[in-house]
Amino acid sequence: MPELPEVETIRIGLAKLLPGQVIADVWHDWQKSFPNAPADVARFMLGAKIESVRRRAKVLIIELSSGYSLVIHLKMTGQLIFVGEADKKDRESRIENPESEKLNSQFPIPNSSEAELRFGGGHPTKSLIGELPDKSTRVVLDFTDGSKLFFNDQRKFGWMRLIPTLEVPEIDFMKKVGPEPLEDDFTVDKFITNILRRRQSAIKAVLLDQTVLAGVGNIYADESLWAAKIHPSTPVSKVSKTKLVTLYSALRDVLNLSIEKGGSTDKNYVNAEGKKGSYLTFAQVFRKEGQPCPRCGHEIVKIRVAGRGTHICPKCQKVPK
DNA sequence: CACTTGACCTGTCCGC
DNA sequence: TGCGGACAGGTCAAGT
Repeated sequence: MPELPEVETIRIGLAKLLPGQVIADVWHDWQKSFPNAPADVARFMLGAKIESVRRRAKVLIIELSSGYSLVIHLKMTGQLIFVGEADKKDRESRIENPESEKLNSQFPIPNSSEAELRFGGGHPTKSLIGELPDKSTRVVLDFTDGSKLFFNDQRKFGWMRLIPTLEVPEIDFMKKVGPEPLEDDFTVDKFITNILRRRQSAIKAVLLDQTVLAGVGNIYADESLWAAKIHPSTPVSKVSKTKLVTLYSALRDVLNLSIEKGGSTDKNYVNAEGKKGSYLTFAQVFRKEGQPCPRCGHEIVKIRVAGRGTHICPKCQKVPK
């Protein structure tokens, strides 16, 4: 369930690793990837150099020197994992050294770049180490220096497409998606104007609408609504201006905090919680049902809003009358 | 047009 | 122990 902060964390990791890499081979076994263009894969990917890694909303854009870009949506369970030459040697030496392998099996510690790239990706309940490719691997890019980029996606909701770079802004998703909530020009006035386009909807449904603003998913909708003390079912028209201003700040704070954590706690995450997932360690309400509200101590409950599992403190977030 | 619900997937967890 | 079914959630298509 990568949302904006997770995708941004992955982008930061990939932006350090990929530019300059030259694609030597491409493997994929999944018709949703490159659905119409096996010939284009060869023509516009093989030998192409990676120029940059960008993000728009929850979409990653890997720009190639061929004039094409790989456009990737991880949806819920997608992962992008870079394995460099150094990583492979490190693993080989571990296998040759029984003592270190024993250590490894008790407490798997991937190298930091891999851990960072895993952050926010799917498989939140699984161990984060394993041989690649595995059965969820959909695409593998081989680079000329021997390193590889794996695109894994357990549930096949995600996609990776090869699109001419100049046409990327023209695809349906890019044309419809709303403003980036962390951009400087995303003012509180713009936020409120966009939100009010859907007066009758539940406020949570509006936050999740990618055409209203980009990048917010279930986790950060719940977290920001809790922070602003707004019940997620409240129709937009019944949320006061004051609360909307608070929500604007809360949303940006929560997104920024999460990006900050994503960039700094990756090793800790894998060490301590390889089987739990990290982006929840600093959540206040998301998946905390049954636990006390960090603000008032009342029990957090899980309800259903806009067809989504929704976590609230019923004392802090009153049902609208 | 505004808004809600279901489909796409597969792995996991819960109850019987 | 196995089995069925509910559930997880981002986005789009189809529904009301």
